[in-house]
Amino acid sequence: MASTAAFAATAALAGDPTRAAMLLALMDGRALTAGELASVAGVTPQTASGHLARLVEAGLLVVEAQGRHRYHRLASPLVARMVETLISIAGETQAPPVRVGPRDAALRHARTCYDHLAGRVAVGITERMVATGALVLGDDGGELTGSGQQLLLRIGIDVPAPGRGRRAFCRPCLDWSERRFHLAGVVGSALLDGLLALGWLRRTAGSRAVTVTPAGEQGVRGAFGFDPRASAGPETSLRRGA
Amino acid sequence: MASTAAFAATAALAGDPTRAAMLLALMDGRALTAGELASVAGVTPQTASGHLARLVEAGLLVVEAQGRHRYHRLASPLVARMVETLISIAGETQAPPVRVGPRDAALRHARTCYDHLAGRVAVGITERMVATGALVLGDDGGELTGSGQQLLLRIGIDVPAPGRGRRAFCRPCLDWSERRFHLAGVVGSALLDGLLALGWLRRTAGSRAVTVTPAGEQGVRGAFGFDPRASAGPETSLRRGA
DNA sequence: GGGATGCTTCGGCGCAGACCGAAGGATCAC
DNA sequence: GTGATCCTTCGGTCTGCGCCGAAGCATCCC
Repeated sequence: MASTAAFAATAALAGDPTRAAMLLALMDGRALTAGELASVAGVTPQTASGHLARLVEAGLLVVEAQGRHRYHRLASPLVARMVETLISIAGETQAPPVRVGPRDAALRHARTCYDHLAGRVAVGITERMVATGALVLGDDGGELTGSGQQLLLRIGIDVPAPGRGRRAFCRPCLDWSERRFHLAGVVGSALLDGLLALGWLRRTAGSRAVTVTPAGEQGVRGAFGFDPRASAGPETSLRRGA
Repeated sequence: MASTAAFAATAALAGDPTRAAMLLALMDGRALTAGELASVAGVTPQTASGHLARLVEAGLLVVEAQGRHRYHRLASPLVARMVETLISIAGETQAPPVRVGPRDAALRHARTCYDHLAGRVAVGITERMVATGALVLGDDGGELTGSGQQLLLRIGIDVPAPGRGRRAFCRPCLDWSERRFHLAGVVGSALLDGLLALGWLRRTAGSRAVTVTPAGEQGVRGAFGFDPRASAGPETSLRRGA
């Protein structure tokens, strides 16, 4: 085998609770300082420092020094995808360990997932786009149709051409809270950026949660035919995913 | 957060070298007995038993008792996908740790990857299909075109209709040895099954390696315009993927 | 029935590694 | 320069867990 050892080492890195907390904290795509990550993970700076060094050395994170701060972020979308997959599996298999709190409620409603939008709002928009033929989704592959492209262009979101590049253009991403799919890849990323630029969504400080502005409620309803407030509905309960 | 603990626990499960060896051994989709897995991982049966119990309890494996044997296999394609992703990252980031041997050479040439074909032959076929318009691949999403469907039908492989089902229909899977994409999902699975049924490929005992039969060399060349023997060429060297 | 095989549970050993306190650069503000 | 932050390295402690030997069930064969 090429290397069971390398495989195990990589998984083990993500398998420590402290490092796991760090990886999850970086899932919104931002870069955080070593101190912030220490705080997020609930350990002292010197402990965090050791963990971060290992994550960087293994290529899961990249670090950029800026003055006396050292900013860490996920090394690549591939790493984000690994984290996503692990979240899916963990959610899939574990019984709900603790009661969900109000903070979780906000996250379930709308949040960033690395570089795209996740949560009920994201799932709702995605499913409406599929229903109206703006989007074709298999389970792991997808395509933005001509009408979809026009739909986005109409609200001022210009999606770059597919191209043969190495970056995923359009793909579904399993939503850990909804167990249904939302939109990721280049299209998903452009969508999030666009909605933020339009002022329809606003990031919240210190959290991956995203709030829908009043303008956003109206805009999303008009453009996608989906009411973001409707997403306060009952829990979905799809047990077995993909 | 939903559960850092569950996330870390799942990753930690895959992070132990012994369990990692077991997961990798199950990646060809077959079910193996506890004893076989103990042997693969190089531990005593009682040690293996403990590990397997934990993997089953976490939902990564499912077990089926048959007489005095207990057959274990991956619980779902989602788990296989997690393993794939980890393999990609491990290969991506680690410097090649040891010299590759002849056993690796066979694996690099053609092997099964859970339920589909991987290795140079798989990558070659996939890329030829893309070049001839039988297949459209983004980076994470894909589509089998009408001409692709006909191509497969012509050699006797009937791909089930896409459908809206939860199973991935057609998607690229990053090949750990080639760092390029091969075909996975329903189409990839149907392709592997078809080529085995045609007698073009043959599984080897005790390994994920697959050999191309003489009939297979001719058939693949004729059907896909790709010469499996040509894949003994120089190493590819794509450094940074996705 | 008796014996072989496959797997599990129990108990104890030993090591990897996660943690923190203390101390040592590096960079910024003044 | 002095002092304050931010981060790292070093040393030492301690827990968690991976491992095996021994023993106990279950299943199959004869």
